[in-house]
Amino acid sequence: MAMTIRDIAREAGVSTATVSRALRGLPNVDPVTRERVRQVAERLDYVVSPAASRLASGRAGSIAVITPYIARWYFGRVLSGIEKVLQASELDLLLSSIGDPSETHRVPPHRKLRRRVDGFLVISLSTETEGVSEIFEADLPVALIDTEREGCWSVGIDDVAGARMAVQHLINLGHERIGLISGRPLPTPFRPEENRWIGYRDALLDASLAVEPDLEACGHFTIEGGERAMTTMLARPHPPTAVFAMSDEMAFGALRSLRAHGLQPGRDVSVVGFDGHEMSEHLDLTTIVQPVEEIGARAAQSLLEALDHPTRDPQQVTLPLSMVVRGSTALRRSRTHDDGDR
Amino acid sequence: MAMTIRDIAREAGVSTATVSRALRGLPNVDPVTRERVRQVAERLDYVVSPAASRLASGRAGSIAVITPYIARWYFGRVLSGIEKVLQASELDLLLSSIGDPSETHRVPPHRKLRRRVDGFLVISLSTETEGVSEIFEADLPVALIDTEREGCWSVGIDDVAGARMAVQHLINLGHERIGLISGRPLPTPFRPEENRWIGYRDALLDASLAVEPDLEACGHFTIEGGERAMTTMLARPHPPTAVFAMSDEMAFGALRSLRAHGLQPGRDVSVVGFDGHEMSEHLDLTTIVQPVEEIGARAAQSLLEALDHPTRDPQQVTLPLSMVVRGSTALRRSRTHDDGDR
DNA sequence: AGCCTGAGCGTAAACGCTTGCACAGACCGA
DNA sequence: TCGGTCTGTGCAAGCGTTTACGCTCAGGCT
Repeated sequence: MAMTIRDIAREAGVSTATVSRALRGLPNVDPVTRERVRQVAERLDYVVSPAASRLASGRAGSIAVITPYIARWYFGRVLSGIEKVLQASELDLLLSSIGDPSETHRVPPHRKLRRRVDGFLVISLSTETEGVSEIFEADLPVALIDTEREGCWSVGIDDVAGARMAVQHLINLGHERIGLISGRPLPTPFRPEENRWIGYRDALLDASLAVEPDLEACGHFTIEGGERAMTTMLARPHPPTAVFAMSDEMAFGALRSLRAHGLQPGRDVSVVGFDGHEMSEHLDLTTIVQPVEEIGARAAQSLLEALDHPTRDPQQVTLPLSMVVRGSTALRRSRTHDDGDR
Repeated sequence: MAMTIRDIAREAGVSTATVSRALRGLPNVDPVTRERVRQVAERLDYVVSPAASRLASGRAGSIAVITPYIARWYFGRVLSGIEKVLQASELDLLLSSIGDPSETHRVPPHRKLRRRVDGFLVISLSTETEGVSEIFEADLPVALIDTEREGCWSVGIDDVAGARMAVQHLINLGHERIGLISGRPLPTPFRPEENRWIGYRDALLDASLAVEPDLEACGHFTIEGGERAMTTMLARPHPPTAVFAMSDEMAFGALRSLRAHGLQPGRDVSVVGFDGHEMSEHLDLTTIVQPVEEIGARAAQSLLEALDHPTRDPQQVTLPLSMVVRGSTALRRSRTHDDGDR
């Protein structure tokens, strides 16, 4: 049988209350006593029973991370940042993915998680998403990544500014017909998508350039989707001379589509991505880079802070973006783009 | 205050014992009673307190996933497969990454996880890894991914055969100096690496080809590492005409290195990767594809089975591999490789 | 009729902690 | 000297379940 707090108390010659206090570093324990208890616990290889501790204290001792995807690049990295911070804390990290709405028999997270977590960390999901919105009823601290909400902590980047920066770069290079590989129509509202769209539009409007439906195509945030989107745009009457893809992965697909059409990225059509995926360097893709792991880490820290100081007012953190210019973007060549290769 | 089982019992006019049995689907409950209890619980929006349940039953209600990395492609996908299966179960998924040994103050998982999980799922980690080996002392069911161990469930692929297949493909194309981008020297023993190395060696030996240290370079399983490894090999006196990279990501780096040297993958130097990374299609990389998500899912299923039927003998599952041939591999050109471009 | 079996249910004792409260003693200033 | 404050500690009542055990009652057997 495993050790219990009573064994430690007996061995150390104190009450279980003192053991509990000593081991958790609470005040009002004689340093000498505390050390003795620590030694005994160590010697007997004692660890508290989380179940008992949680039942008695009412704290769940864990936080839930809710994410739409696990396998995709961005989410994996954010998760990694979160895990690193939580690892150093006492809290367990419960992973829960929402998955595509298409997937059946997914249990909505708020049901599975009821009464078993002290707080939530939500990645990229709109607070109105089904299964997510119910989380706020629990009245537990929530840290949001890529979104904001009254009363919640949040961390993210300025997606509007990022998209603007990308598009402005293309404008500066002389491009006038600038395409967009977006994520819409999306099954669920997705903030970064919306904001990047706004940034794209605003940059064009500021430069008095056209914002046409024909310049936009959905890439579903996947490589394949990006490829299809680019292909679609190339097939239209007046293809863009440059495109902004809302994610690097979609941009990768776009690059591939261009090559498949005998077009050279940069020279024939400029492409800008968004994320700072490692691969973008290898594919010579100009991109807006965001500090992905740090976003996760900061969000986790925020949540820890919220847990430690329940009265503290939630803060919104916006992390800086930067642009890395590579070969996929170049000055627009004066000749109009010739679509004859199709 | 939240509902307790007593509230339900009172409301349904039965004892708490009956509520407990009814809600958990235990036998010896009148179907009528059970339904009534269910209705009441539903109406009052009751969910059991996991802490209390765990304390009373002695079951932790969660399983831990131990992985070296979260952000890397392979691990993210495996994790995703695991999560999908666990999602449908009653168990919580506790995520714990080991991280690079370089990282300080990482708490070894067996300490953090003591008494709080019912089983372990270990991804790619050697059972002798520090922090992992202690897991087996707990005498809980363990499902291993990419490794095997007496008494443990496991699922993986035949890495030896996969590597052999890759190298044999190169041999069939007429290559005789076949390089290897490996992971060694590794900080911790890593089974797939070892086995792929064996497969590489065996294929060469079978064909009476050279196995030289000069034909091998470490790529650390990263893109950058793969690039450096390829560059290193190209700089040696007799560079290979083909290389097998132990992971697609390292192969991506190799492709990049080749291009940087003015060499065309396939035509000048053939490259085979390993994994079936989505990007391999886009980079026209020949690769050995493994069913990554399924590996995770199967492992999770194994663990659930072990939990349900503690007496069942552990099984070892080996999932099939396939090779997708693309443009990065081609017949060896008759002229000897000319190294003059350096 | 008497006995046995099993289904359905209740009683109450755990499970292993945390924490409010009480209390003894030390120390202090008035 | 006497209250008062503070520190260190113990007592014991929970926390909300699960489950061993026992009871009742119906039905079937001899």
